[in-house]
Amino acid sequence: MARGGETRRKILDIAQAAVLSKGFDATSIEEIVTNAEITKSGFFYHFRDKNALAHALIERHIKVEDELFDDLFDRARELGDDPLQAMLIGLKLLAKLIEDMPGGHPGCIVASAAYQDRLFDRDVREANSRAVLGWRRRFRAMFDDIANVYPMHDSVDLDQLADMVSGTLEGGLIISRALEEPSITSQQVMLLRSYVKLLFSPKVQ
Amino acid sequence: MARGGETRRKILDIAQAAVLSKGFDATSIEEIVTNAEITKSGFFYHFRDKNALAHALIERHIKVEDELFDDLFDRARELGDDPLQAMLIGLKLLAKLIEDMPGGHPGCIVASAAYQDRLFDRDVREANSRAVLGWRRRFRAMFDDIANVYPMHDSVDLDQLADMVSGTLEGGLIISRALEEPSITSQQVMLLRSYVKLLFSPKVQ
DNA sequence: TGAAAACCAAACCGACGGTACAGTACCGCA
DNA sequence: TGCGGTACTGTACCGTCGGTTTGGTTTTCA
Repeated sequence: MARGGETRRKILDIAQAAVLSKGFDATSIEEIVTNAEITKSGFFYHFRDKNALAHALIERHIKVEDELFDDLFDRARELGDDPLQAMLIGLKLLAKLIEDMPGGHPGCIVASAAYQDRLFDRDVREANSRAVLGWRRRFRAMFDDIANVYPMHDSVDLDQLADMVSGTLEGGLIISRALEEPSITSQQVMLLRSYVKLLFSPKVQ
Repeated sequence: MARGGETRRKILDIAQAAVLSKGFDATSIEEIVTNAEITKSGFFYHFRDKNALAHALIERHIKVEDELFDDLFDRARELGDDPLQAMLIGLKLLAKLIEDMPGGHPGCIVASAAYQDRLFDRDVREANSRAVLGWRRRFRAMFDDIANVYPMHDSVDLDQLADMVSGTLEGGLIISRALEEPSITSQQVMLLRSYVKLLFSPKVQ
């Protein structure tokens, strides 16, 4: 029928939306196949079992988000000719991106998995962990560049600071979901930006 | 048999631990009653259905955490004779408290619910929202006191700043769970403390 | 044309939430 | 002393649903 993993992608799209709104366990295969207009057998042709789906979901999420961050901070680096400016512009772009999402940011699969991880096998948890470490490496490198140019006004560990970017996003998403106020996540990103500014900016204004 | 809601508390204790480690949906009633050494009938005597359990879980979580925060920031206010000092001390005490928890902080039911909320009825979601708003009010009041004494070095909304406290906690817990590194949450709280310091402190050191 | 890829149909089975109901042990109170 | 409410136990049962399997069918492409 369909060529080139088209059905597979459809399954992942539908599954992702469902998982983010209800949790992994509450998302049934039956529901996914109905929405994808295939049969249960079709699903199990593409995924060995439900764990394989979770794995694919996280793996794809990492890839998409990585590309998004690549693009976003590349643009930021072009706009600002200085590592600190680039970071500040990048965070602003990120906040704007989140803010402009219709219906708010859909949420993060990694967070979703973090609170349901006993459901998953080691592969899935390991993929989840890899995602977070990837973000740490990314932002750590950027903060290293900044710290090479600007002295810090408070002595903080740069790995921890890098984790704060992911943490602020994840935390913002939770508060945002709990209150059903989509704008909160981007506001929190802007607060993080304010911290980075105060931490590295040479002159306090 | 047991008087004074002893069994009820036992059910809640066991359910809480299970929900935090596996998610609500993956926690079966059968499992709870086995660990609590009661029968299924006993469970349904105390809770109309599983949703009632979720509700009670969140309600209790709010109460316990509120008392904990009350105690912690009361102590902080005694130790520092200034709203800013009190906040900084309070955050340090909080970080220490989290750090000293054996096996790391167990996690937050509110976050757990946030990513599985379609499972729950309106009551549960409303209780969850109330919890987050309660935290906002609490920290907002503290930041108001600070801002009345010290000018801010960056103009930020105090409600958003208050949300950042909860957000940093929740985000830290997620990163911490994903990486299985219990120390991360308290580190993130200390970073938030650093931000508060830079934001309000009269002299940058 | 034939094999591999992509999918359909149907059935299985165990788990889980929830119900119903009869019975029991304890406790305070009148 | 006994009455009634509280706090359960025990058992039996039901409907649903979800993951998984087996076996067969169509489609695609080399």
